[in-house]
Amino acid sequence: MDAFYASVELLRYPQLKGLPVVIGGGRRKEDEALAGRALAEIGVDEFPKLQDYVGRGVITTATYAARQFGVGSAMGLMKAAKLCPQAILLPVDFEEIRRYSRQFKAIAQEIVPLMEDRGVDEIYLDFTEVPGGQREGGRVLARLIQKAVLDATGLTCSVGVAPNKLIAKMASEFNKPNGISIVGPDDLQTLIWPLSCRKINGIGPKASEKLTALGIHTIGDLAAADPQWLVAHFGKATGAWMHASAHGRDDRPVVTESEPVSMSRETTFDRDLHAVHDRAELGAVFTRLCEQVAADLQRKGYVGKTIGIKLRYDDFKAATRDHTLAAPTADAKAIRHAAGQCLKRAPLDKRLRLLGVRVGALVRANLEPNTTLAYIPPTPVAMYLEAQTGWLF
DNA sequence: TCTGGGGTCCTAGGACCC
DNA sequence: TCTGGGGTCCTAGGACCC
Repeated sequence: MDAFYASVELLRYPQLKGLPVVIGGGRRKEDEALAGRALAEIGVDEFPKLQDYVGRGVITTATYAARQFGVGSAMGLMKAAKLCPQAILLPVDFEEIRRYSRQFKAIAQEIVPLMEDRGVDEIYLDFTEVPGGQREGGRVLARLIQKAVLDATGLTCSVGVAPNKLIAKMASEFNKPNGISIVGPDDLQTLIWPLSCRKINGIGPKASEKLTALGIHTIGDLAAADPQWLVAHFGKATGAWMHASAHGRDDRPVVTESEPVSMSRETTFDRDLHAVHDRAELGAVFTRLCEQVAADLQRKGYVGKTIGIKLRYDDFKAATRDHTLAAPTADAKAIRHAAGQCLKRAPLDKRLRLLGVRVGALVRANLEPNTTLAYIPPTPVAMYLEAQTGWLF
């Protein structure tokens, strides 16, 4: 989907079309003022501006007009405000986003049933068997999907048609927004090889930097590199994968069903907190995170036995601790208890900017959703032993 | 006044088992 | 005094993606 979060807000506020708009940060009191008013009546000048933002939020999505100023996804809002102070800033409306996400996926899947979900705004569709040949048949199908999605939602999307997921993903970026691009096996050298290695889905900032340092800039450079040499620098699996990717090879299937591995909740504080000095505040947040993740598990019908915490310190370094229980749980108190034990094992001398709670090793709960699980609190003896040994009883 | 929140996957060492 | 070969699970950290 093209600039998905921002495009959804433009449906609500069409008067903002063509303007630099940025989505991100939490809901603020300025945003409440907009709610409940006749939406189309709100003057462009009345919207909150990026320059008035104070906090630690990042950009989720920027409109194409905003991107012209050099702002984009994942950039801190404070930094973005320097580049484009006049941009309009709107919070993420998760419910609305999920609604449109479900809608476009349902429409696409009606046309092509073999669908892989890649998050709120992305999917892979397997139309290997399309009539009319993969190239021209694919183009017809892509147009059909775009039209069906636009008619139903008012939103545009970009489609890449290619022999595999790796190339399709790259192709989908070629003609954004509202574009279609077809990349066949013969187009590798002309369309793929000139691109930066960073365009390969799976090569991020670190690998890209390392490749650059080794004199490899484009995918063509990567394709020409000796596979043994790549393995020597990146390890057996990554080296071989890089070589195959550069040659356009990818045999991953379109995965239509998958089970979650973990669920988590985390929060970044408005100001850094200290474990001792801000004990009460930290404790309250910690308990709330446990309750939220427990509610998520129960609502979705999962239990998990690996309970973990995540800390991010004022220097942005992160630490994780986890503990595996004998039996899986979705109970807030049990999670809080185990997470509390994890917290005791983590360094707490530096100030914290983030606290998170995660439950992993998930399995489906054989219970109806929304049932409350019984929790047996630790006995005084168990609590004593825990305090003495640091083990869980 | 840098740097969200929710995920997946990989690596690597150690414990433990056969 | 020296010391196997697999395998799985657990834990911590980190890269990457949307």
